[in-house]
Amino acid sequence: MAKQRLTPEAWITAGFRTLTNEGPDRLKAEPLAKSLGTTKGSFYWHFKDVPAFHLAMLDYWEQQAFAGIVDALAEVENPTTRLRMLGQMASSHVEDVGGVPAEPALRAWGRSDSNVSAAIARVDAKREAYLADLLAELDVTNPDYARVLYAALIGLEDLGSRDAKAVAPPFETLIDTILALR
Amino acid sequence: MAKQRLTPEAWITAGFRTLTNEGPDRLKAEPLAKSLGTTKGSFYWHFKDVPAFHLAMLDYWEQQAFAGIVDALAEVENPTTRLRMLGQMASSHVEDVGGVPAEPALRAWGRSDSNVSAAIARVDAKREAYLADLLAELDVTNPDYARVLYAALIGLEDLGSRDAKAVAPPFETLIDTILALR
DNA sequence: ACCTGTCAATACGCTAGTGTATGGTTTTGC
DNA sequence: GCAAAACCATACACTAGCGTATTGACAGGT
Repeated sequence: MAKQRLTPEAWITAGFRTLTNEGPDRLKAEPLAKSLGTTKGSFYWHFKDVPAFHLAMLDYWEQQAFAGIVDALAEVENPTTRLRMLGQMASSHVEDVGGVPAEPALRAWGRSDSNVSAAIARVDAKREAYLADLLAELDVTNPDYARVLYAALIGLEDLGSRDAKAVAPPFETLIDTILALR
Repeated sequence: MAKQRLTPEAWITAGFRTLTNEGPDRLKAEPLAKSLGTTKGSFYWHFKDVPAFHLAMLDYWEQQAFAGIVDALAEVENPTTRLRMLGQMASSHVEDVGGVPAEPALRAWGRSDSNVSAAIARVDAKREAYLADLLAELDVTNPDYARVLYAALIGLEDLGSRDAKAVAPPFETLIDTILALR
């Protein structure tokens, strides 16, 4: 927040902070400018208009959202540990943007903006497919499991962000249960 | 939408329609009036102001949200079928308000309104406790399962409302898996 | 038939935010 | 060191929505 010149990235991360702390209807030029200690003169220099800024946020997120998980897991050999780490990652906020867990708020935003919704759908499809592959390596081939595991992560994050509920332990329990089936 | 006098309920159900179709930032007096073919003169007759209207929506929802599930399941004797029916209910929208599946949109709204968030937290706690009891009847005592089952329902509904994905089958599979553990 | 209370329309002033235009500062390349 | 480019501040006209106040319509009870 020091008094210095801003980059598009600074606006975008401020956008994610605002999104998670105050919701999507505060994703406007003047409020954001205030939160950065500047004026909208800067905003309209870096972005054509407010919708363009929203698209920039989405681009930024969509790049990170999938790579974040996969890169972090790439070096782990054992597929079982890779699977277990997913729950840890969801709760430890590997994919934070601007120091804030962006994903639940972004999912909420998606319910009222079709561009956001489309970006989420793309990321969801990739992540679910990744999960299905991972499970297949472990001889769990029913695709319902990928879907329900992913859904559980989403739901746990939602529950956890309202109240300080734990995310990882129930997910661990679920994985144990599924793996025990084999 | 016929030209007749309105009740508070008519405004509230219109509110839920608007909430799920256009998001919480359209929950304002003038847009709602337009959607009902009237003017805000009516709105401000029935409600003190916009926040009061929001509270009325919440009251309405909170009454239905828990009773809806429990009442529908009360007459089912067998706890296993009761458990299985939960998945069906989530996808068949037992708890719709105004002909529209209100819950995912309301959860999204909760991220930017603390009153909404508090109402959701209350309902979640009751439903999770109900689920835990149900599982206990089936000798599943680890409370992680109630949490993760509930989270899966939330996540599945979220995934399903974006894309036309199925909610019930993956949930069924999950239940089978948990019950198979005993 | 009319009065009374209930509900709706309209007009008003106000605020928060938009996007543009124009001018003022810093940097940076040479 | 200085022109040019990059960046920020301010002022402007405009719009959407708020909440109030006043008036209008219309049904039911007597």
